[in-house]
Amino acid sequence: MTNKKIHPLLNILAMPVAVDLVVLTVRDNALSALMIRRGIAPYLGQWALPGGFVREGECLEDAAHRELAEETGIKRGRVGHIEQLATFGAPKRDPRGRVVSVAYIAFVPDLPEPKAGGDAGEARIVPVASLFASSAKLAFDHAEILQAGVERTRAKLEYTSLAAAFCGKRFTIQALRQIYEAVWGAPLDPANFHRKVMKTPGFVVAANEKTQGDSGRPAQIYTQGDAQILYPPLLRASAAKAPKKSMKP
Amino acid sequence: MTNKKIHPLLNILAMPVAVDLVVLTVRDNALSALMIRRGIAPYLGQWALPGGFVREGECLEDAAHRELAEETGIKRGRVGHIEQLATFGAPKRDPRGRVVSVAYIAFVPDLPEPKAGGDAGEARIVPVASLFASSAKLAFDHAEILQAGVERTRAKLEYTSLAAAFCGKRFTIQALRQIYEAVWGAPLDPANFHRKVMKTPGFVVAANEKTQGDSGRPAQIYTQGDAQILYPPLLRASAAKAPKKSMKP
DNA sequence: CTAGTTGTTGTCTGAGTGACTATAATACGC
DNA sequence: GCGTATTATAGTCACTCAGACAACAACTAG
Repeated sequence: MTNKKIHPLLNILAMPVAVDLVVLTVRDNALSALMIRRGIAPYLGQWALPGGFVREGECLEDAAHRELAEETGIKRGRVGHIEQLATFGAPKRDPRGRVVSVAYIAFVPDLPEPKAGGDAGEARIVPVASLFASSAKLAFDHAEILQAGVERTRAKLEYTSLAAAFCGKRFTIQALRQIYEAVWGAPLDPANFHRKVMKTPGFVVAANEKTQGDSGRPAQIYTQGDAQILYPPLLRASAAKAPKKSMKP
Repeated sequence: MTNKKIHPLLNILAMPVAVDLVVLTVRDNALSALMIRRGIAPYLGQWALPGGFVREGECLEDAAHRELAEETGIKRGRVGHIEQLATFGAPKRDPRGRVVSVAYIAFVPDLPEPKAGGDAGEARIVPVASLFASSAKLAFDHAEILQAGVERTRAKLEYTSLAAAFCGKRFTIQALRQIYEAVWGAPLDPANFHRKVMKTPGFVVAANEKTQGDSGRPAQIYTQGDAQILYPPLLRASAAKAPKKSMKP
């Protein structure tokens, strides 16, 4: 039994702490999340975020990496970026008892179908649009967590170089643009996007290579630069403005 | 004894969950944090963030409000804004045993000297600059938490209407500008700031009142608008650019 | 009444953005 | 090979916005 007694002030409430993961990727030009079908009660058979309980002597981020590997087979090296999202601690969020869950967001380049493992009955990559739209209820408060993760991601693309974490090591400007388009759900002008990325210092670095074999002119291949924060930021046009004048003489 | 048994899978580690608060205000044009001197071990006598343990049936944000009131006398109504910052869960962060702490940031309009209460030996408002600069070591990992809180605040001023949470209900543009100047630690041009705030929709709403009694022209008084996100954002000039031409014929 | 102080509006210039056009460099069908 | 489709990248133009600064407005202090 690992059920350790918590030694300080004896009337302090102790509770299990979990980590849950919003694992996002862009697949077929759609922002998608890695979901697992629960193999144990509660919510058996429903879709849920991968996650599990924090162990003794393990820090939160390590727990996140461990659960990701256990439940979906994604190793630490494949993760483009991981960061803490928020902590959810409503008293009744878990029917088994009081559990506080620390949610993380992870971004991974597109990957083959994940293999289930651990407590996961099945692992699948699902477009987030269908998760929001459909009536498919997620387990626990995972719909809320997922929503928060997606919104954070959309916002962070504007002022950080996070989008590169969705691409592999080497990528083209087009690939980067498709990340933005998928996450924001709106098309961007290729020419303007190219110019903007180029004049944001430290965003991307040209590699000594070009694409070949695709149709069209070969594209320069880039790697991620050292900038974490983009200045100036890549703002989404918030309000769709009416086109000025589309008539020509 | 409230030491409840956690009922699910018996070998899950349970631990106390704490909330810690980064309470920020602008006083004498300096961004300042509310600190307490610890009245109990560990770290007895050292400066720490206000905080305490989450109780049964209490959600995290409620715990934050309760601790703030208990330790410093700041009631819910006086808090301009509160939000979750991040969760800190390194295994050794508390010498008493494994404790996970959920940190919150709160913004309050300038207030009279707080009165200590609860476990707090003394409560004081301290400029964050002196907390960072000085050798005064804070208890636990609170220096790291404070740092994260201040950085989050600086960033959020750019693209949210948060600055208004530092002001009272009614405020002038100058007061708002002084918040920005204090948090960012850089002077802003009053004229340009005024114009920018005015043309950001929903940031402020003119009240039917002006200042009087101060020296200089009376200022229009405003209240906070309904915008949460500022578009376009109020960016800080990241790189100080050399002045173009300061010579005159 | 005058000087000083602060709030608010206006003007100018350079930089950035969106819409669009033009050119470059490849694959593919013939 | 040769044109054509396709994609990458460069350039143009009009507009907006931010920063520097000047100008004017409306009060207080003396």
